[in-house]
Amino acid sequence: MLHLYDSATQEVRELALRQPGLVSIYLCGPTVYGPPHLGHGRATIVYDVLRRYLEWTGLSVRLVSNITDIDDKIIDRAAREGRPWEEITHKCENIWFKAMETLNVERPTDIPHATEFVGAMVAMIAELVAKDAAYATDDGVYLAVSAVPDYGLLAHQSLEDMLVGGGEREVLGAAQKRNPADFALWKFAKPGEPNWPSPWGDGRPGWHSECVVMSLELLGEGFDLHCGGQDLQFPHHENERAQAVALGKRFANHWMHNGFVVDTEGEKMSKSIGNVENLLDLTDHYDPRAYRMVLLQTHYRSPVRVSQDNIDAAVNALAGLDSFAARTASAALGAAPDQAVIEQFRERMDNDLDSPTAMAVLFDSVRRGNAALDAGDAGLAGALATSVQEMCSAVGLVLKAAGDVPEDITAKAAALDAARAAKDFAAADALRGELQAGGWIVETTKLGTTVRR
RNA sequence: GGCGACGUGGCCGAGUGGUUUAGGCAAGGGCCUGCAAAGCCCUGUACCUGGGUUCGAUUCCCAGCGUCGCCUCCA
Repeated sequence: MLHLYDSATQEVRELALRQPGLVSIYLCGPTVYGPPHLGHGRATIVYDVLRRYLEWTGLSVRLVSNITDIDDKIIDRAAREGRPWEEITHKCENIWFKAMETLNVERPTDIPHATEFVGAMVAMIAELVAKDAAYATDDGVYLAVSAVPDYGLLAHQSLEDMLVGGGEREVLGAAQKRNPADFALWKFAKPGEPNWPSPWGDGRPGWHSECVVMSLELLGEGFDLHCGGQDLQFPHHENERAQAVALGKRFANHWMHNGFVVDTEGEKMSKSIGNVENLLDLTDHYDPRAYRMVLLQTHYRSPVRVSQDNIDAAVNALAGLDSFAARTASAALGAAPDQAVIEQFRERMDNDLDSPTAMAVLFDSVRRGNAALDAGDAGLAGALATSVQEMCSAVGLVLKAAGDVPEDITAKAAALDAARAAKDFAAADALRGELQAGGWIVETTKLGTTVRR
């Protein structure tokens, strides 16, 4: 069974399941107000790998991932561009899922939108107010962190220590808050802003409230795993949890956070810095699998540098895998996987999703498989080829085997073989040049020429 | 000021108290090939600095230097 680092306890421990055979996961999704950046890509790929791996081991996964479609940033952009806010959120959401598809990230099983749960959020806030865990001010309704005895569990800092630091940042709504750490559950609308009714005044929900409501509604109390980027650990996740605790409800049983994408100087890449290369650019210019490969070769909790060198290395590594898939396509048919390989792979993945060493198993199997093929050991080659396919499917990598080749191309390959047989090497080279110019990868073996994209 | 992460061979990036190695990419040599490509084999003696623990540390401890993240709404 999978063992995962738990950000709350700061140790690797078994991912315990509330219900045998079914994993319940909540993943904080995007706020749809702009194009997805590399950090979004990392998070979604990391959790896609997690999800696929769990499913590959035979578990059912319910993965709930929200869309934040109402938020200050959305309102700001709408105002700035003089457009309806819904137009922005719809457009951005479409772009988001298109990017996810390109990255081969499976759709979550549930995709709740914040705006669909406003009523439930108001009800939850009312409950908190009734318990005196929340209170209204001039600009909204706030949660009193004093109502949460272990506030700071995820931040690993006491309330007092937190208040000492971070001097440069503005404390929102400070004037009327009971405690500077109290955060907004509900924000009153200014004229012209989108709003929903509430007993305290028309407005919109605070960011931290959506995820508690949606996770508890869809997954129920004590769900298995809550995930997101490291930057959500505090305050977002802390504050989600605070609301659940204040309500007297059990929240996530295990917390998982992925590391950042850093730029070439080693600094965090995010929207707020402005040095972003967006995700769409990356998938436009390179094989989208390359980003997944870069991430698989890095541990999910380590920072990852996305650079030209890195992407190039991944592209080249993938070429080797594709080549193996192509040359073993027939040998793999019906062959059973090598159990020792699969077990080793699982052992490594089960150890806090140690994909870098799991990839080492993959690459080693490819090398051994190629060697077996060279040695004419079709049995071993087939078993390893199947193993490689298994491992790839577990992490969402799709290898390109031969695929469909148009007739005229096949004819040229045949002509190439004929020319070689006739020792007309000038003609053979010319044919090979033509094929390569058309973007085909040409491999000439003793058994004949194969072409693939 | 507090909390946390990290410094590994040309690059990326795992891991470990000690006999033989992560892995990927790149490089060099070889095999194969008509020549290539693909593939296979071989090669590089890495672990920030200074102490300490130890028979022995890249791995443990301490200090220092350096980098990075979080400390109220960024995946």
